[in-house]
Amino acid sequence: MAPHQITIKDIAKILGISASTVSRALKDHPDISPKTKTMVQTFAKKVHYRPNALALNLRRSKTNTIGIIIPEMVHHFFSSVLAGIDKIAYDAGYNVMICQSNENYEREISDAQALLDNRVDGILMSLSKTTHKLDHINNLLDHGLPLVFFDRAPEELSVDKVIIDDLMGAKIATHHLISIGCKKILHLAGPQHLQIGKRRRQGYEDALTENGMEYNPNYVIKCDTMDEVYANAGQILEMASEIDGIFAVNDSTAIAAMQVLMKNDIKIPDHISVIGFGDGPNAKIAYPPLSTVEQKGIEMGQEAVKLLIKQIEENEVTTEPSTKVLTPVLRIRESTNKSRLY
Amino acid sequence: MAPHQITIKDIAKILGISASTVSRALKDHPDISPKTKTMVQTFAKKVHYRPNALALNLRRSKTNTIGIIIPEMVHHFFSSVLAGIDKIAYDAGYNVMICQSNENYEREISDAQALLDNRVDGILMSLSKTTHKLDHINNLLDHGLPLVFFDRAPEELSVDKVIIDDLMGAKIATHHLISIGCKKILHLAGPQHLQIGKRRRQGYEDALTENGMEYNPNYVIKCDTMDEVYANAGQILEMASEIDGIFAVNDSTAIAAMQVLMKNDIKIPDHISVIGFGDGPNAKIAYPPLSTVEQKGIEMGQEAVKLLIKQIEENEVTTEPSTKVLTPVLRIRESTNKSRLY
DNA sequence: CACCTTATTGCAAACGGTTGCAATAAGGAA
DNA sequence: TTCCTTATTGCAACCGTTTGCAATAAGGTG
Repeated sequence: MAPHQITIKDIAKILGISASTVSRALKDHPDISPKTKTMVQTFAKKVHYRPNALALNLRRSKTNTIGIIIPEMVHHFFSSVLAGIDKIAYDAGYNVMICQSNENYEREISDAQALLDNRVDGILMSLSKTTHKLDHINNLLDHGLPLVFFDRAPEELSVDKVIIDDLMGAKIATHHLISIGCKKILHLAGPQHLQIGKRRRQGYEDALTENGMEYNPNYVIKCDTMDEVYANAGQILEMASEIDGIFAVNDSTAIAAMQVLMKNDIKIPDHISVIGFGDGPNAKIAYPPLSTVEQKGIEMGQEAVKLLIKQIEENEVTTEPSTKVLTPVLRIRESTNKSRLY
Repeated sequence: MAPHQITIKDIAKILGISASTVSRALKDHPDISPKTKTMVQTFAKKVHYRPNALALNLRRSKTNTIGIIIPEMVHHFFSSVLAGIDKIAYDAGYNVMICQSNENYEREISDAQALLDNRVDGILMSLSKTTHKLDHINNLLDHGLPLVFFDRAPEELSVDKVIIDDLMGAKIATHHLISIGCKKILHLAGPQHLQIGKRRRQGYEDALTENGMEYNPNYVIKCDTMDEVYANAGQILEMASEIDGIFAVNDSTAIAAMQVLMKNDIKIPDHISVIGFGDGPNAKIAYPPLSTVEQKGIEMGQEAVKLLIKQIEENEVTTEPSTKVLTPVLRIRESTNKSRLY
């Protein structure tokens, strides 16, 4: 098996000097004589000496590792966040240790413990959907561990967080539909007991009233997955004749709605304009390509890790926790572009 | 800052006994008297003692961590592989340390070194597209580090690997087109200097000849991105009248082709059936939903990590490196289903 | 020549845990 | 009472590196 990685002690023994001298020589300590230094350094290079990170970590109680707890990896938004984190972290000399909670509260707890046990220098996390208590978070905080939340952050805790402005995003989307002339807009909404569903519906309502249009609860259907669209196809088709725009709580829902409408010979965007809310590259693939509000996953990851690194390196200076709010951007494609498609 | 995690030494001091006794009591060593044991154990529980993983790792030179080097995270296939790895690894008590090479050779080298420095117990990796030398791989091997490749494996090295049978996948796809009656099938091919492009084209050719059909090089167009499809739209449309099937080297190419055809009033699958090769969930989103050959990313991750854990735990028993070949599966949707769409 | 600097090196402790072996004390047998 | 077991505990070394401090030797000064 492993031909035993060479250590400082090995070098010391071979060169007939002490380990401390080797250690100092390797890092150019002024106390060491030039002769010894070059001797040690050239020898170390020759045998490909590499310090044992485990020993270093233990000594300094500093691992140069950032722990990440993420609900899901097979998800365009979250994997984008990971990519954003990774880039900045790598450039700053940190490794990342990633745990996937699988939207499972118990798993999230054990992940947090594992990262704590491994003495990561800080943690980035996004809460799982099933997390209903925050004891494990408070535990991390009690240990003084730097911690930054992204996307799904606990409202009641005063910690650093990076989130997106769902309300603004929904307003932007709805405004866009209005600006191209839509008068009756249907909203396919998410569950109203979740922040995300609530805020996006509220943004829709705000945009209407801001434009002097009436908010009609009958134009809000709870429907946020492709399957749910198929299940509610009848209801949607019934309304199709009276509406001229649809704002869906996410892209897959919007795409499913387009599929249903098109199969029934309703043209998009000619008869009805459709806009989604960005959960990935699906929008570009869709037919017609879907206008949507794009969540900048990469940017979110970058901002979060920057905050974390600041916490880690600016030790003790307990500044007030900051909340960074990212505003999503409108991407106009053919599903709301009445002039360009044909 | 951190209120200093409690250690075995702390417990020993407080309880007035030696650290070794505490250590043994905590792990139910038979030498320790029942009284001492319960005293130590209950006290440890009370103060939430947790062993310092760093110290353990150093002592045992075993980190219970698996290193992963992956070209890209924002990619459905690779993130699926990660998810597969994570599940098995977690159940087996391993953490994962993930590095993203970003398809960059230099970065891949530095990632490999970082994982080596951190003494991970083994490495799972998929080569970056720009990797042209294998010194860093051989370096890992020289250190006796367990190593398993997935998807993109070096052909010339005798190591464990888990790969996909591209040739078989392409054959399956082409066979399917033939089985539903296609007589003239166009192949939108990948670059022929890459394994993946070569094998998929070969599978297409094999399927034709196996069915007594003539292989015509004019029916192979090098074209493997959406943009390339748009650029070659003219050529594709010219051929559209003589062909009745398209096999594309990947899903996005197939989807772009469908878009181009549909805009020119060519019906799918009525006039032309289209099948892709699985790079993700796009196929379901497409209109019409795209038939494709699905690569099982999760399964690949699981198989790879199983091989790796076997290597790690079955120390020294240097069995022959094994290559596991996964066969992708056919997913039939409406783009090749002449009866169901309308 | 004795004494003080200064340059260079090594010793030993520390990070937090594990473990072989010695040490102690208590109990039993003769 | 004396010796031998046996049960229980502690000492010390170790994993690989860093670092405060002491130690040594060489050189300079009076």
